[in-house]
Amino acid sequence: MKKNALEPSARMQMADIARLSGVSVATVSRALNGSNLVNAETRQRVTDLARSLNYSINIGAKNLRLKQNKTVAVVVPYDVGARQHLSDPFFLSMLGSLADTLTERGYDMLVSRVDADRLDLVAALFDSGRAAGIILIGQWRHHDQLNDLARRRVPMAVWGAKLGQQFYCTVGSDNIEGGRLATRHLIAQGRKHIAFLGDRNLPEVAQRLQGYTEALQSAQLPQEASLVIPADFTTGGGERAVADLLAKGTRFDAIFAASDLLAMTAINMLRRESIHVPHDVAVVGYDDIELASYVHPPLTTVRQPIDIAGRTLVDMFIKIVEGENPSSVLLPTELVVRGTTTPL
Amino acid sequence: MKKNALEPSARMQMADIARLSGVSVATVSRALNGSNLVNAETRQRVTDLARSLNYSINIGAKNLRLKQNKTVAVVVPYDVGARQHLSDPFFLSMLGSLADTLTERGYDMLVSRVDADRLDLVAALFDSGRAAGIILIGQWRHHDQLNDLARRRVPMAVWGAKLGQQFYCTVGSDNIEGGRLATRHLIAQGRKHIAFLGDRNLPEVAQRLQGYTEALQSAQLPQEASLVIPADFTTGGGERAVADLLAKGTRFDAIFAASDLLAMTAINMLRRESIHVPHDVAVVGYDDIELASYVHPPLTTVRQPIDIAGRTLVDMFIKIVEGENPSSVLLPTELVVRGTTTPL
DNA sequence: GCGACGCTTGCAATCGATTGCAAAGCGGTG
DNA sequence: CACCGCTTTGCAATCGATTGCAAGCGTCGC
Repeated sequence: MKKNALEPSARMQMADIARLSGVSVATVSRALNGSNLVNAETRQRVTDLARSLNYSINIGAKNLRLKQNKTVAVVVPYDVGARQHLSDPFFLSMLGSLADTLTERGYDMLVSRVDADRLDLVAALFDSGRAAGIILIGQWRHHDQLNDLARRRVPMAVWGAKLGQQFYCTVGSDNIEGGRLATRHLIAQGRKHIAFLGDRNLPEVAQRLQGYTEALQSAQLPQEASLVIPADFTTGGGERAVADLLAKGTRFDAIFAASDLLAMTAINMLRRESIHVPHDVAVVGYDDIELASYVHPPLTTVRQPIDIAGRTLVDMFIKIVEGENPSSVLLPTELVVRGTTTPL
Repeated sequence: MKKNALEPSARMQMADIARLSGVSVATVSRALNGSNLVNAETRQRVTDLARSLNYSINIGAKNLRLKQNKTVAVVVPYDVGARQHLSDPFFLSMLGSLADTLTERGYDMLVSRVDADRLDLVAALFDSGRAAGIILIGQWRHHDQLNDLARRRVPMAVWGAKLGQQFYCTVGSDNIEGGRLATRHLIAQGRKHIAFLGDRNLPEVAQRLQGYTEALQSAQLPQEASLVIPADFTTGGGERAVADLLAKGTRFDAIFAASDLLAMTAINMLRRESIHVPHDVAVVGYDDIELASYVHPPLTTVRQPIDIAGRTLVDMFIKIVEGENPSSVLLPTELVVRGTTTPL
């Protein structure tokens, strides 16, 4: 059991710079941090040497000493026991947007996937000092767990729906209004039997459904229970939902899907059944992912401004870490009319 | 300048657990690490206490002491001065795949965006001890900088093309073969004027172009220079490229695009010009992103197995960190024929 | 000539963990 | 009763940085 010899890992450290420039580590530290407690000439010499040796100060040690941390854990929960891969373009774009903004603000981004049923685990990211706090993408059905985290004073910003009795801060689009917009649009085009596809256990989807219901009511249209179809966000969710719908035999002339991915897969299934979109069935999605405008027909959808969302989440998070107490943000929502809806 | 009072940050630490359970920190440390140098009953008491207090050991301090690190920096370079957002679905899916695999392997994933022209900066992620090494998505046109990094012994696995004189390890699809497959398929369908869309400055694209050229040659077809159109991976790249192509007036009856995103946006432009796909112009993409099969017509494309790619990159990376010297991996490539190609 | 003062610098404690080594406690033995 | 061996525990050094405090040195005024 000889000592593992392969640790050449000649990582420079402050002591090396100190020795090579003939000063103490204290001076090197001060020089590199631009303190004016060191002679300008010395400072220059030290920084030059450090740069030329590709020296980069050890963040771990620095953080330990300063008890600070410029890392944010971005958590994307995955649902159900069967591991679901991270694939919804909307979440991925959100990740991209967060990455860009965090980088701009000087934070590192730690991406972590956590079982949605063990959200308490995300607290460990904070408790262990790995991250200064957490940005969570999607509250799923775990409102209570999130409240627990908030009560444990874990700095946290969440993408999702604004709910009652909420001790954590959210950023989200105005889902109710979004649902109303989409449904009103379909009604205005003369559609009378509008199906809703989505998992109403998720707060955001529930709110979209509420908007849908309200729009039907104000148009004095009946809400048919058989037209509300459960559909999850996983691949193939849209196909299954449309198959269910067709199997039921209920008449429908429009679909409002709770996400673009759902809408696209639904359209795919409709096409396979030779049902024409938008003529026979109009479709509205939700999210406005980048590809929505590239598919054919281009997808009519409710836009969630992902770039603004990322920026808002990060700014909110930073405020929270700095001890402020921002309130939840509802982003404006907007209907983007493209090719999958047309007057009847 | 009073001391900032708002640091309630009552983060538990080992000393607290020690005090509360009446032992020394040394014993707590051993207990939590399951050492059998502590009495089983003591160990149980300590672990129970720690758990009940939500104590989570400080990773920073542990890493410092043990000089270890279970964090991998995943770097997605962004190109050009004008900040380009992280949006290509292929890169994002790769990120998702890496996240899943790294989590499985017990690593944390730090996502970092870096100016593609300052790739030397990624070394800082390693030098500063922030990460045990680097997984880079896309080598862009910076083969030499990557070689420099490798020579500086920065543990690194790269998604990209396998090139000559390469001191770093890559995982990538067989781009030349992919290019051949796509082009041969188009030729087999009777297409004679096949345009190529892509940025040949990128090694991967250059190899796909090489495959394209080879396929044309073996079919004894001329390669027309005016059919090779530069197109970047940014949004709108496909539109611009097709516009260029049409402006030139060169006849073409097929397009081989270096990415699915490029193919989709190209198709979009063709449609706007009332050019029918696949009848007038057949299109083949590259990547096989998830949405490729949901668009209409579903996209014929060359599949890069993203899930395997992520797994392979991570496994390669781990080997490198552990001192092994794996060789680059070429993943098999496969043509997926769907609706955008049809015999002439 | 001596103390004061300013400018630089270094010593040493500290952050929160790990671990080699010494020592305490205890039962058994000669 | 002294000694031994085994189990269990604690002391203290260590990882790589930061920073309060004090000391060294040169200059200046009285």
